[in-house]
Amino acid sequence: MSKKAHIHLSRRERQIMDIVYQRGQATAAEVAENLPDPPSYSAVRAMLRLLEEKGHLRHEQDGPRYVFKPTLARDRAKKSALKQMLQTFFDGSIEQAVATLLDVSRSKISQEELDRLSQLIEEARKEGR
Amino acid sequence: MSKKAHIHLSRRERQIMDIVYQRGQATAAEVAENLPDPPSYSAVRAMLRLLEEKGHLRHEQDGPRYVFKPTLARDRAKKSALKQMLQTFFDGSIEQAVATLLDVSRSKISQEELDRLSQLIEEARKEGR
DNA sequence: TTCAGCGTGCTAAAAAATTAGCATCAACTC
DNA sequence: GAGTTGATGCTAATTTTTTAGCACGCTGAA
Repeated sequence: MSKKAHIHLSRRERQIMDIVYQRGQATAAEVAENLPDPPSYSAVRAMLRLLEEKGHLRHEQDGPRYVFKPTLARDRAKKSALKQMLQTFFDGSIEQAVATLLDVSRSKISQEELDRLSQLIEEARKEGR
Repeated sequence: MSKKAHIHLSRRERQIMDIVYQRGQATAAEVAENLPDPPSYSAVRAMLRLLEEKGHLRHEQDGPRYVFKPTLARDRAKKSALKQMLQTFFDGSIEQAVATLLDVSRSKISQEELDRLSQLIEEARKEGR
């Protein structure tokens, strides 16, 4: 039931969730600032309220204002998102995914980072047998 | 301009695009079959027409019926999707992304696949310097 | 030929998302 | 204490999505 919960987001809802996930948490004003093609402030608040109703966000009082956080932990959300993407674009192949990942950020990746990647794979290998 | 084009999809639209991307191409009937909680056949066709109008899909005649294909090549679409995800969930860190990828499919991954992954990284390393 | 099956185009209606616009309240400044 | 600022709650209107329904054309079988 909670499985597909986050799939049914609308355009704006997703944009907002992205922002909240990216920052970990956000106030209405922060969301509004980061929203592409931003609507009115109250529009943003209305959507935050909706997202909360739907169970995607919860809020905490921080002094005068609300701070919104995702209900589903970032960790689980990203796993679920990755799985989805793996199916849609990579035929479930981790290899293809990693290849594209490397390709996309080819220039920005350092030797150290590559080292750590090798290590990750090495660990997976050990676990596997 | 075309950059964010595919971000503005609605729920159903995204579901449909996912199906089309996953299969490479699809007829209205195929889309309908694979759509979760499927609506009427004509609803599906209407949305396909819309997606085409918006420029996300194009169609070719295949005998009596239409076959729909993505406008934006799968390759570019997946890169763009990965980038987006990298930003939202992994703070732009390839390392984190790969770690999660390995985690998600831990059980399903073979030693051979790990070998090929190592190789990919090895190649990136060579290119890098 | 005639009819059923399967595809299309088009249109209209229902439902959901998106937005704007008050009204209100608390805190802070003068 | 009166006015300004920045936050909230609520409601209503607009726009977009999502859906269903009908009419038409082509093809193959009886």
